[in-house]
Amino acid sequence: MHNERTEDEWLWGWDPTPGIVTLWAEDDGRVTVWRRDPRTGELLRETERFRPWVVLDRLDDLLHLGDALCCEGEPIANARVVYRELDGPGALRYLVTADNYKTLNTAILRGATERLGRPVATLRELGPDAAIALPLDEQYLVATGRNYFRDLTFDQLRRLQFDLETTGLSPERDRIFMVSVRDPSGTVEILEAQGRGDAPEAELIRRLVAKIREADPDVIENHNLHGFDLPFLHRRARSLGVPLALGRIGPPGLRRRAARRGMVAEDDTERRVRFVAPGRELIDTIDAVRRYDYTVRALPSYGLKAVARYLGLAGPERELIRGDLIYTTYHTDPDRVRRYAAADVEEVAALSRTLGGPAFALSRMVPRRYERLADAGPATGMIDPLLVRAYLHAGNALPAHQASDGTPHSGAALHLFATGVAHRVVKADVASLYPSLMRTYRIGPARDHLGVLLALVDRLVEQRLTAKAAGRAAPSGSAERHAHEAMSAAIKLVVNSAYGYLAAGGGLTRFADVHAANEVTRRGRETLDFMCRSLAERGVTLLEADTDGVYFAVPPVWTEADERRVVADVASLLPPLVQLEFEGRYAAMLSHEPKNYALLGYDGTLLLRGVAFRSSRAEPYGETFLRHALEHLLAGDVPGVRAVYLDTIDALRRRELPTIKIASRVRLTKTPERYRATRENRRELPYEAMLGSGREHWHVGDKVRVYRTRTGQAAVAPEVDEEGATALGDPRDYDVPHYERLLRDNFAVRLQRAFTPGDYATVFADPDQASLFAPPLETIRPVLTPRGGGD
DNA sequence: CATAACCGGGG
DNA sequence: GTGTACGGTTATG
Repeated sequence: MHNERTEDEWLWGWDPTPGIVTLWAEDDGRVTVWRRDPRTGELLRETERFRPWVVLDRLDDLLHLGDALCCEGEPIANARVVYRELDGPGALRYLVTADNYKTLNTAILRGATERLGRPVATLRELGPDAAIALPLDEQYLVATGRNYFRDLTFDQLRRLQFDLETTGLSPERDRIFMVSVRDPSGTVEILEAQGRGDAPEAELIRRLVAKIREADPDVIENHNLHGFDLPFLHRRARSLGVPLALGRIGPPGLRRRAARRGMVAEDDTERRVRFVAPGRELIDTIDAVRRYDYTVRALPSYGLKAVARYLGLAGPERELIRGDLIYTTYHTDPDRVRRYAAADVEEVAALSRTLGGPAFALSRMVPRRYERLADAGPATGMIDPLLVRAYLHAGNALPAHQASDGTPHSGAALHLFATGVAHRVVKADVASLYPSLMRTYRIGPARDHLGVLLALVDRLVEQRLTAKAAGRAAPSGSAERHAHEAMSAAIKLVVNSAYGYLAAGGGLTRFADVHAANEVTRRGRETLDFMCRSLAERGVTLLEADTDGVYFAVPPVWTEADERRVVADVASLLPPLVQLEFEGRYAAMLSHEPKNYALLGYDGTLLLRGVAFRSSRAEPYGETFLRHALEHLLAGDVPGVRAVYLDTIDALRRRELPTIKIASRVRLTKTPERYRATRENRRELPYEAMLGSGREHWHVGDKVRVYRTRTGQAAVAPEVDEEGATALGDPRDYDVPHYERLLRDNFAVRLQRAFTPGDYATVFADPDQASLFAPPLETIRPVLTPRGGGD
């Protein structure tokens, strides 16, 4: 039906123009393209022309144009709008073009207004099944088959990072007093307001703008750029009357685009927007962090400092200042704030280079701007544009969205086979299960009669294997390896969302097909069940199976080679494209509930999964207890578990634990006024703690640590600095019996499944009431309890 | 007490 | 002239 070259063009586009780093398209079809020469790095600015286009489900709305409308191939001299009827059964079958998008838009809206007998002001009002109207830059990329970054490496981009230091979080109340800027060569400069008030702040913004224009970057980056720095800067510049000329063309001032993850637009509360600077790409590293954690699920927080530390990007001397203390610190120790601000932009640059690869790689495939691909979701953000381009390139009509026929969507399988403690645990899982099933059983959307989605998935998986192999062959740490790994990660993202694209409910995606999606999950459940049966037949003890992976325990005499062999045996029984892999092995596991377990690695590392074992609100002393108790439990040391429990109670009773360790972290969501209004009806611990500690003022969103005092009142725990010292001394007046109960009822219970009821009572018996008849701790063995059926 | 709505971050 | 999911928390009936 289609050949290899066609499929290549579906995936990569067809115009080889190298080095596009950004572009800006106007209504009249003029496009400014900025390219970097892949050899010299030199920046070229070119002006191109294209015909803006729309795909419609009918020509009716354009018939009023008379002679000014004509069919492609039979040109009429003064035709302003040209149409072409596309092949195939799709409902969206008229590709209409004009010299100017405004001409096209106005003509369609006029016709639609007449036809419907009501004013139609935007194409969007016609609904997604009457018109496909993309942003102009995407129209250009789809029409030309061009893509960003061909033949360019990530390091050839000119990237600049800037970070604002402000007196607070509110652009209405607060000001910018410092900006750190890292230019594309890596030099960091700290700009500061020379004094207080409007004039110095305005001058600071002017210097920032001048600095950016002089450095002339292709890309501007920061962490939470779109959520904080740009909106703050925009607001301050506007109220100070400073022109914000950050773009490369057009009048000063930032433009806006709609974006799901954007900020709330000023004029209305519904839509969300992000800023755009023509001629530059505005990249927020928080998007890359989210995308990374979406698969990895290991980040403690999405904050810059936490992520930089986690990824090993933070220097050993990294200056840290609590957010609310930055401005006050600036008065007493300005150099410290300068070091802090400099470290921020350095970390952003490193973070972007580490996690920004996938968006860069995607830009070479998907016909959208780099900055849009950085925050786009994979289904509607990447797969849909690829499908639209492929259909139009093939001259084929696109289907309308299909309303649900009421078929419910069925999900994955989840089995819990046993709870309690198991030893010698192995995890085996299928790499990219759903895409593999789609490929094996040729499951694609019914209305995709060109077979584009499956062809894309096939090509992407092949590309990924190539990229992975090339990455392994390249020297560790090299730019080449980095590029291949980024490509592999980007492809994984798209491939894994192919199923999500099928399953998207509510008519979100053009080719969504719940029947096909259900066939994928049915095959998935079948595959998982088959894997479990086959493993059990080979003598392992099944523990938990979820969607595409199985945890199981092996007999004591087995070696790692035996473990790998049993996985390979079962893998050989599966279809060739469905690849079961040996994912890891662990010394022990506590299986608590579905998706809730603790794993002890052979190297001693403890891995906790699920809400039962990690919660941001949990009191630190309880978390610490749980970790230590689990380490002893999984190492087979039951007396050690008891000792940790007794030590914790002892530390509580002796008040050796700092107050901060027993306090729980809460976020204040009501203003002082709002809380006082409802206080008589319902008392809430966090606010009572604030008032009780004499803190009458706070902002919504403030986070504090609160605890219960020995008199039963609520109090705010004193904040500690980085060294753990409190400024005013630590009262340690917490309610010991209360926190003993909490330890037993909230934390110790998470080890309940590890013991028989009698043994559990012994291990966590009250130290004051130890029974003479209890069995000695040394004889207690953790248990593993099978769960019949497994659901 | 259940379900819906909201948040994640930035100074 | 858009559109992740997910897991956790808080508001609301």
